[in-house]
Amino acid sequence: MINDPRSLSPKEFFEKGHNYFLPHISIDCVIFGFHDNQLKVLLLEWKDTHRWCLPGGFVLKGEDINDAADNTLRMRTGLQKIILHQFHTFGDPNRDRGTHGHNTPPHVKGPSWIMERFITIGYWALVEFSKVTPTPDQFSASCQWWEINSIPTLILDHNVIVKKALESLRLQLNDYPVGFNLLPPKFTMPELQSLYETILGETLDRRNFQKKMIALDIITRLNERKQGGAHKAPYLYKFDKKKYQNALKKGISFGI
Amino acid sequence: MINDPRSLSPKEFFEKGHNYFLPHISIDCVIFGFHDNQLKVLLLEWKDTHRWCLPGGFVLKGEDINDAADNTLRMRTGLQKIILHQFHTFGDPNRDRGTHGHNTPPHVKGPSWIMERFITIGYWALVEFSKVTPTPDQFSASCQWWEINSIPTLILDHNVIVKKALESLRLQLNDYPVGFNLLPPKFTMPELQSLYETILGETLDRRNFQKKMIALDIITRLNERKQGGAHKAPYLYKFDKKKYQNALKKGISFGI
DNA sequence: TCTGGTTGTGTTTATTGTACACAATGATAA
DNA sequence: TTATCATTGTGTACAATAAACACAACCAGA
Repeated sequence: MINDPRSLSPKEFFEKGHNYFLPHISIDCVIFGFHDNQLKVLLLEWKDTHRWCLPGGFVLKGEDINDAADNTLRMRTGLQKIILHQFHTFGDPNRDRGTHGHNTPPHVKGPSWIMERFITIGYWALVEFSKVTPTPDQFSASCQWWEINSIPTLILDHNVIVKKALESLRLQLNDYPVGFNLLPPKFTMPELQSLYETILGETLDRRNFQKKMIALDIITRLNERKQGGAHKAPYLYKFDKKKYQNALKKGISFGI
Repeated sequence: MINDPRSLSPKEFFEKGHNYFLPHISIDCVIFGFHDNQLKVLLLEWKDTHRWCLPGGFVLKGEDINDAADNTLRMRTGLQKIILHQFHTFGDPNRDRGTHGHNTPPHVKGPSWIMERFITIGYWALVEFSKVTPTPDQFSASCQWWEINSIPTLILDHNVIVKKALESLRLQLNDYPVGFNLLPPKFTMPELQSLYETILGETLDRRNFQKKMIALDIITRLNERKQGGAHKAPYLYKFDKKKYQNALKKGISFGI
């Protein structure tokens, strides 16, 4: 019996990881946050090469792939019980040498299971920005939020994975009130609208947006206004889980 | 150099398949057809146990997973250049012993790579029923169409995979005119409506449906009626790819 | 030629989406 | 203290879309 294989030293991981993890299969997570009216993605910076990548991981031999994704999210953000959405599996045998040249992971000396071809299962998650503690893994120098439109060239096909995750998120936005996961418990209508506009990449009419959101009957206005802004203080709202459950039964559309 | 690993004898496949295929990874295809106003799925019947399963396959070590799925479709139906849609990856470590007990593949004597845990990547395809030549693989006694509501208990978690494929298909139906792939080049409006009703699992108003389909401006009515029916002969229509391309640029909604 | 089941077609109403303007607020600057 | 500015809060008229609905024509077979 050994300890958690996810605590192996880099050397042990490269030399013996194949004893604990499924070969050829990895997990990548696109973790979305919302801050300063911008949609952000959590990225890791590799040691040595200082190239950026998505937080990811591997699947233990007896582990559910969803649990492996949960683990990645928890280790990088400190968050638990966040809904992860599996959106696509990437299986091009040349995804390790796309438009950006061949990618050799840092710290690898000699042959390793990690140098084999990998098929990666992509997940996205929506998290509350302020609750996240970005935490690098042992191969990374840093873990940081990047504004979605300013993401640098990433390793492998990770830029493609981010793009596909955003497309999937946009589609989901019409079927589920996913956006609410990105906001703090109390939020203003302009914040909510800004979130939708950022995800969809288009501007929306203020009054019609408000009407639509109120009509969904899944948020409640509080007798409280957001103080501290430079202008008229907007009302605060909260997402109402009970109302949401009721609305789901009736079959509502969240399309904007 | 060897010949096509997909032509290995069963014995060689079980004993040496791991030399050619990625371990722990499989492909399953839910192949939809439409006939006699019914939505059908192509299934294989295992030799020996006579249990039914989805057509599937494995991924060659240097092969794109999409190509592996294409290969499965081609081998079972004889069809090429059909769009396959990857919809979900199933990674429960216990998917080989779900509600239906543990599943041992037929013909396996002694240990084999095939007895390990598998993560399977699910694809669906829409094919023209009349063009398909159902072709069993070497492990199967038969290959047949099953009406979607009469599918028997399948091996592993294959019933779950079919269910999820249908859900995915229903969602896609609102975004793309997928239904047309299921029909022959010339079809009648009642046939098209019946197809939509079958996929969606609900009845639709005849006049409103026709209006909607005509308004999409992607089908053309021919100066020809379908003969041979017992009643008033309905007009024939054809799907117009040029019009479809134009409509796509304008951004149309196919929702019913 | 009569009958039964089916196809072809248009209008009315209800619902939903879109466009749009002005008064109130609160901080800041004059 | 007052004026200014950017922002919030709110309702109505119009357009587009979706939903409900009925009758005449047709064809095969009795």
